[in-house]
Amino acid sequence: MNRKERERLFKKQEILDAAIKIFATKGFKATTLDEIAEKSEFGKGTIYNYFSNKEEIYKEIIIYISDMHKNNMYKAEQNTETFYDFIFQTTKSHMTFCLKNKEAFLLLIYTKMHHEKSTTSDISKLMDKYHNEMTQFFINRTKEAIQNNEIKDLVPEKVIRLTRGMAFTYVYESLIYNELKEEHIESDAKLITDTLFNGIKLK
Amino acid sequence: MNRKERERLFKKQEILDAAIKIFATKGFKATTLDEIAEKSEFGKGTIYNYFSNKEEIYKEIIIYISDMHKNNMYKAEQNTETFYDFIFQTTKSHMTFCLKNKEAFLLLIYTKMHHEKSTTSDISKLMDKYHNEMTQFFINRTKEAIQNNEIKDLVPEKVIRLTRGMAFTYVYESLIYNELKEEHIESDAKLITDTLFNGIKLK
Amino acid sequence: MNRKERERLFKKQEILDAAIKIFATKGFKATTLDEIAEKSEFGKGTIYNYFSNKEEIYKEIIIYISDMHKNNMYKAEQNTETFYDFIFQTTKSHMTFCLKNKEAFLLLIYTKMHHEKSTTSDISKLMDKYHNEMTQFFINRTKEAIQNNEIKDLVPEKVIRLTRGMAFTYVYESLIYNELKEEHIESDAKLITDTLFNGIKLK
Amino acid sequence: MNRKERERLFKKQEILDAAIKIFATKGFKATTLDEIAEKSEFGKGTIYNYFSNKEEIYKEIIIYISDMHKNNMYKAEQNTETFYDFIFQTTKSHMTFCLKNKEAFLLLIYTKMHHEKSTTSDISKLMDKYHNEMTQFFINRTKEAIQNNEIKDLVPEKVIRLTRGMAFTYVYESLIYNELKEEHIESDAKLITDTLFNGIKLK
DNA sequence: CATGAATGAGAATTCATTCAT
DNA sequence: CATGAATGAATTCTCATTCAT
Repeated sequence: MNRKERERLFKKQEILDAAIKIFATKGFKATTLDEIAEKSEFGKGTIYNYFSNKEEIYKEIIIYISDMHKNNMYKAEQNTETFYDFIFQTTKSHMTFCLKNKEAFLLLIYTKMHHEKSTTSDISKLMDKYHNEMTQFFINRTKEAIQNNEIKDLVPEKVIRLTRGMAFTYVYESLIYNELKEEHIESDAKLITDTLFNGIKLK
Repeated sequence: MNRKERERLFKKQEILDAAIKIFATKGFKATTLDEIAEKSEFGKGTIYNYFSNKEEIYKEIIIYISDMHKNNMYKAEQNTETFYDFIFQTTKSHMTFCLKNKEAFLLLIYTKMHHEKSTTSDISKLMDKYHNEMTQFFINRTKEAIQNNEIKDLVPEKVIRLTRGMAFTYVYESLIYNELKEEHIESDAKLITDTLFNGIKLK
Repeated sequence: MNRKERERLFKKQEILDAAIKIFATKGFKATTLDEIAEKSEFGKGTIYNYFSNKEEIYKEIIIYISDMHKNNMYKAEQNTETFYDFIFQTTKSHMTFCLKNKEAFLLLIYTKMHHEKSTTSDISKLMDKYHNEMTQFFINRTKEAIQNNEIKDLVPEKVIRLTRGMAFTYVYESLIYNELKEEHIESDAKLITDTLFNGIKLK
Repeated sequence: MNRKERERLFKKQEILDAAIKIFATKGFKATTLDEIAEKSEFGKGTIYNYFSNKEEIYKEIIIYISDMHKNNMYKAEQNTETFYDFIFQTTKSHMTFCLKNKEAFLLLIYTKMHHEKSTTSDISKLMDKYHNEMTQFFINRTKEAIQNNEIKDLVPEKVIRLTRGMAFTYVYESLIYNELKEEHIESDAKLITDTLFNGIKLK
């Protein structure tokens, strides 16, 4: 990749970064290209030299974010031996990702909720693909855990949902109320993992 | 309330019912008054005899839904003695509410995510009020439960978040993938409650 | 057709009339909706209550004009016994049509020239249909004339082209230089017909 | 003219050649500089080193084409003694020109139709000048022919129009339907000339 | 000279809101 | 009250032109 190409990619990323923030705050429809242009400090026309339309920007963002998040999860899984550790590490990694990419995370949730609606089916497919990959990723480890007698013999899909729920909502509400701090991640991830494993009942 | 007033209220509710469905599917900005008019089977102009503008419709929906959900929760709490039962009943009630009011539930989540943004601060305040009341409602019972040694001595706010997370995400994903069936509510609510209390670890 | 429908049709025609003039003067691409709106004395948005887009306006105009012209030709043919009379009457009728619908005629020529290009294929098909019908209409009578020994045994398609050429260009240049006057139509049509039949050679 | 100047002229002509084709197909407004740049295989900016703007390109094309066509006509006239021969030779020459410069011819007609409109008056003047010269050129010979009793005593301008009409439309439709072949030019030109002189009536 | 990225004025289209009937 | 035609502000997208490299 030569200088020109690198510069182009860099500028494209600047537009994406600006767009992510606004899309996450207002949603697809309510975000205007004027805003994206202003925030990215480019002319309105310039944006069309990098993306063919508004939809295209959104799509690239979704690809970019979901890939990043996915890779984060895969990296977190490496070297985790027990299921407990797997949940702990991925939860921690997820929380760190969200702290560093607050808007990306909100956008991902928002899109998941509205993908079939405000935008074309292209994005719908991308989200489904990402969702299925993530689900499969968790299911595989859950099945192993059940076989290894690490956890009760529950329906894996349901375990995933419970886990995902705790982590996602925890992060979501923390972010919304600005309570997710780097120094708490370790302990909060532990709380989630422990609760999932041991429940909240006093023995 | 005389016949005239009753009729007026009835028509207003018909518009609200139509609007809820569309707002939930597409979000505030992407929903047009033409769609609401068509779905509610009124003329576009007629809607302005009942609501001063689009925003107003949205606001009234939020009030209507959050009140309905809140009342549902309060009713579910009555006559629950143990904390386990409290969680079980409210979860079950929440699930039933969601099953009966799919769009309302999705709209509530959507608004919570975007209230500060796509719409004015009026809605923001409504959502905050609803959120705080629900939080307080759960916190009170959680504190009691801790005092009664029903559950571990955890930060109540965090317990709420974990509980809410399990239930919300469980319901949300079930709804999205059309898996929430009335006959499963009892067992699914039990799974959530049990997991929250006892964890997933095989003893 | 009730009053509402009649009014709607009337207004639609007003927009079409305004649009014809501008399209004929500037062509499709160079004509703006602002201009159409101003000339038709409607708001820009109003036009979209009658036509789904600019293209649609153009299409309806083409249908309207070509139908009108076609009907004019068919009516002119009626009761013409000799081929000479047929040419004379249709030429006269064509000239009268052009004098009364200057813009319509120019638009028709313009579209014939550019139909495959600046606009979609819908219009292309409409123009082809119109062209083929007109060609067939003339060819039939030409063949008869040849069989009846009214004219030399020439290729009918070529005769059509020569006839069309004389009339079209005659009218076209007259219009452009504002020389087509109602009182000249009779004599000019006779000149064209006579020339076509007898040539310009002094015997 | 030195090498530098010759090269510059050569490149300019390459741009003009590319532009003619596109302008003829789409018209002035619908043709973009991007297309011209691509077809001429120059950068978009480079074009501005040769022409000050889009309009300028169009103007130079019109000058170039009309000059070429004019010269063609003048050359065809030379050594024609009778009026019949004059018409025959110029018609043949015109047809050959059109066959070799299909786009140029279409562009000329298109511009004649729209010169007052989509572009500035500069082009309008150029077209008028060209039109007047051509008209004068034909009128002179027509007047002579009348004086020499070669043809009937008709208004020269009208004779021109009839002649031009036959040839133009004949060529135009042949081009549009791809029927103008080099081997037919001789006989088709003869048909036109004969018809003009003798008419189509079977004696 | 050659280039193409950057730009913003301008055009098409959408839609909440008004208002006459 | 009920209606929907009329409206223009707001938005997306295009493209001629400029300019730094």
